[in-house]
Amino acid sequence: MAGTRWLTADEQRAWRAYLEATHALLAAIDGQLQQSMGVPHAYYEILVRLSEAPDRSLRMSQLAEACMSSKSRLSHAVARLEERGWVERLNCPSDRRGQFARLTPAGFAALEAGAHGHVEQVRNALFDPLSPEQVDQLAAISRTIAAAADGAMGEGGLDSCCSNDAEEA
Amino acid sequence: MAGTRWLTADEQRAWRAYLEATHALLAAIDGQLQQSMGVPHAYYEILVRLSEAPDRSLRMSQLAEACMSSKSRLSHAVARLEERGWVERLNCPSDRRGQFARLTPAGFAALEAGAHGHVEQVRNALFDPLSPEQVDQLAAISRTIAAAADGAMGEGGLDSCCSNDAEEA
DNA sequence: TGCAATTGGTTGAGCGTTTGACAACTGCCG
DNA sequence: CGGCAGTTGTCAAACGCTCAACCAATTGCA
Repeated sequence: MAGTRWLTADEQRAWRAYLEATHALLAAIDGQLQQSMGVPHAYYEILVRLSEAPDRSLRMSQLAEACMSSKSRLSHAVARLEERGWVERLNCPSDRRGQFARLTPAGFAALEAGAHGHVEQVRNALFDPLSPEQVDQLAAISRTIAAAADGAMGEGGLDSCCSNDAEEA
Repeated sequence: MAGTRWLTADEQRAWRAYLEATHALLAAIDGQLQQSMGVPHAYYEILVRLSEAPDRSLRMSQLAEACMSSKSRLSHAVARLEERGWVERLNCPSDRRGQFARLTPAGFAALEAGAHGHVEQVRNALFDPLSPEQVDQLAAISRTIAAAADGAMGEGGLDSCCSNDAEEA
């Protein structure tokens, strides 16, 4: 109890600034995509990942991991995108339980059309305000945070009540 | 539209690293709070803001702004915290349509109990992995992004403050 | 005074996400 | 072959959020 190291005033400010900036940034990104393509950012991510994959298709599990999404969430999202005709599901020939999600030509066209505005928004909200050094710094900081989060999954600090390790694939 | 400046490879990597880090960080924070206090991070924020206010109470509007939340969202959230006995509503004497949200003693106690674990989590996931210089950098970067987002709200639309169209024509 | 416009806040319906349970299938071991 | 475990993906209910209407008090204006 007494061992809790509270945040310094600087850390407090940094943490809140980070929360506020992230909130504003993601809201701006999401709003722009919602308005121009009618989908949230998470859906856009799905299209991007598929567009970069060989044959523009991926197994559902790989896609879920690439999009930092749960399988359930991805399944719903793909269903939505399927309704729009932007994605289609294909059975996996080698493993009959598996499914591929594949970007349709219409989906690729929609992505191409929406990418311009999206990139513009990312520039306006993130890269243009920052100096090149800050971009480098942000990249390094982000990698560090992500690495720490990945590493911290199994180790737990005080009370790791859920001892589910072996999350590696 | 032909003038779209695409992201460089470095910018791509920085953007994706940022998205991944933010996702992991917020998920970790949210999960820890959900498990230890049974509320999402947005609700915790409400308790924190109230705890810092004079008389541990704030007008609903001010609280909404402090929490970067819509009035509707805040109203629902306060209703739930009220059910738990952590927050109570008070009529504003000077303006009879107004309401105060005030942290109850039970709410303050819950916050005190949960804060230790939360701070620990923020340290583990954010501050401990970063160097002091990086913390400063992150703060500066965050302030810049937030300022850019704020500034972008008013420009573009003259009378429409929320329809942020004005993308490539 | 009287009436419209604005502000402060609530409510309810609809939507998306999460969670836990479940079905389908593969692989392994006896 | 038969059963047990692990993997892949779907489904349904619960929860939080957004949107649009709504009520009530206040302000502005004639």
